[in-house]
Amino acid sequence: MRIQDVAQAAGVSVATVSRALNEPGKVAAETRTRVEQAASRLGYTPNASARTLRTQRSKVIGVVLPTLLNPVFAECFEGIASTAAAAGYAVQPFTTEYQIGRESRAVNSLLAGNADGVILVVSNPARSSALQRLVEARLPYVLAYNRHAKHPCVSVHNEAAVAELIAHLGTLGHQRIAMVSGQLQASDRARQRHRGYRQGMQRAGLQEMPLIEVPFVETAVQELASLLRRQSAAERPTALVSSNDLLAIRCIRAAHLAGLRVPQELSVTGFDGIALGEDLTPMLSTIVQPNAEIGQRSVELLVRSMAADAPLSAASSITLAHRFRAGESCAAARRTPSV
Amino acid sequence: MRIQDVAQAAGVSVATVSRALNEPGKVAAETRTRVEQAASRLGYTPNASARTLRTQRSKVIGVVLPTLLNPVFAECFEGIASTAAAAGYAVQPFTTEYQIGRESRAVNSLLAGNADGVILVVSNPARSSALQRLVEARLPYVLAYNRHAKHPCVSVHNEAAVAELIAHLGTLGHQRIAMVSGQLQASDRARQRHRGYRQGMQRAGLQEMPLIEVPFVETAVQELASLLRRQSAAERPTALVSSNDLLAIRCIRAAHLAGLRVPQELSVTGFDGIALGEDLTPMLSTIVQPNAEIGQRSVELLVRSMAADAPLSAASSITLAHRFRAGESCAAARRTPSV
DNA sequence: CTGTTAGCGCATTCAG
DNA sequence: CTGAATGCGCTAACAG
Repeated sequence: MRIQDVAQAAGVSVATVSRALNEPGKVAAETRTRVEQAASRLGYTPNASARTLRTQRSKVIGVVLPTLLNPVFAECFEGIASTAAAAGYAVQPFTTEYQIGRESRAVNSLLAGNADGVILVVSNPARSSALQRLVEARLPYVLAYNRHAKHPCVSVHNEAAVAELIAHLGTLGHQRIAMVSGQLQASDRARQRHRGYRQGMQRAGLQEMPLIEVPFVETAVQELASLLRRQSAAERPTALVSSNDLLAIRCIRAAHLAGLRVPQELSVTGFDGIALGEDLTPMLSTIVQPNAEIGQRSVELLVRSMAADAPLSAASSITLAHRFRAGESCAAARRTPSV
Repeated sequence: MRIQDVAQAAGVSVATVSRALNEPGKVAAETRTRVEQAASRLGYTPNASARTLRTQRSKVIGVVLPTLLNPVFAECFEGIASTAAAAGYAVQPFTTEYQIGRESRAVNSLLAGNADGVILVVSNPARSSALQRLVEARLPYVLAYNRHAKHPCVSVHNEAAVAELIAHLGTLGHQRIAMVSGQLQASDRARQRHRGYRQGMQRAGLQEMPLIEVPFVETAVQELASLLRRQSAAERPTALVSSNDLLAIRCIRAAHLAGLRVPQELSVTGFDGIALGEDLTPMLSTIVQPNAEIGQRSVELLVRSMAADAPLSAASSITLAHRFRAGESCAAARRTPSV
């Protein structure tokens, strides 16, 4: 089913069909109707590749993100996909599983002319060679969740968010507050959030505790549980500040396995605000980021830049508001431990 | 960066470049090296649209599914994406949010020549007009999770799984077992699982309880909680069999809000086996389906059929094994209630 | 307002 | 083993 068939059926030229379908205003009403009817009767759908080849615009936005198994990114992706669809763009996702090599491969595919623009979540904007290639190719892009002075980013203020959270925990009487995180190396968010922890602890006049870095999610629960079991009540943290919600959920499980009640004996907080957290018992106490909106705003930025044919600069970066959801996994410290 | 530039740089014709890159065996070793070096030096990536237009194969697999916010589908999608990538295919997802209209729109986009094949999860295979159009267009496809005698499907045996579960609950002493489900109309899985419930209850000689149909996930928790609160201990179910894991999690929350302990006072089971369920407290008791494998097998089927250029029939359908994960949200009934 | 035509970048005959 | 030439389906000049 080609444009030619429609032209023949409607008794016009291919150019007229193309115009009738793409710029209806430029065609006589009667002709247009004839074309439209012929097209719909034949079930004609314009060939995307031919159109892309001709116009040099694919109407596709590439998306590079760590994984869709983490609801944070799934939520963001839905925001991207629906906003993109509304603007007439399809979306093509690539997951990196936090591996640098896969970032590059994804960008390669996207550079094959498949995408008009790219939204990406990378491990380290400062060092991503994939990002570098994107810049060199002058393909419009926006970073989501990442935060970097030289790139257009849509994110929240991670440091501030965690620092505020620490202050809040302080007012709840917590003094032994430990941070739990995935590999710092794999994520600039994790590093920023950890900086927020240090900052918050310092400001609250509390002594920093060693970072609990959990390398693999698969073994996280066991590791955390045995750590909690090993520690005496006096040395154990009274609050665990987790770098993300999925990890916070595992902290809660670990506490349970170690015989600690949450939040009575151990407070646990998350970061991300995944929807599921609200349906858990205890409801997750967490810093909520507007995940769908991060996706939406990224697309808006990208679409605007593609329309204006002007590259985005770091000046376009957007910092969205975060908020703390009290939840139920976090409570006042039971007694003031000696320092 | 076109093939022409590479040809010039390597001092050969475009045809030779094309061959050197796509059919290395058909080119002299020395020539090939020269081409490869020129290509990599210039950072050449073949234009996907041009190639697609020429070969009539996009190397893209379309994926139509309800939502990526439900980890079931996210897990399946990851299975699809990684298997597809290994076979040299990219993947293009469309979410329908369980709306028929969006199924059609997705298929339309895919029919625009963008996809060599499609994997889809539809509401109702028997009535999906989108599916119908796919068949008419002779575009290879596989249904995932759906189950229908006339289409190639990759799924588990939903009826049997729930029936077995009911039998198990029976041996645990449960008699008042109710099923909780999303809208039956929106999903054939839900209907099949409900049939399994009826079958299981009948076989166990238990009296069926009215289906608790929860139309909107947003209000599910409140609805379920008030239902549980309204019922006396004698009329309340002792076990809630949920049609999917996300709903089971909400049932647990609702029980908590209604002051019922899970599993002591109310057993709750799910269906899907999302990874997260294992990290919850109580760990979700659920029927595990191999979500990633459902995706993987769907791709394998599709790829094989595309290679053979032979359409898939219902005879290719695959039923994968499910299993029950005991978890912690399900326990023996406390006392035998009078019937 | 409509038709003719060129060419987007590539893979693939067909010659040599 | 390599090169020249064709056309995939479409849109955008340009002409009428």
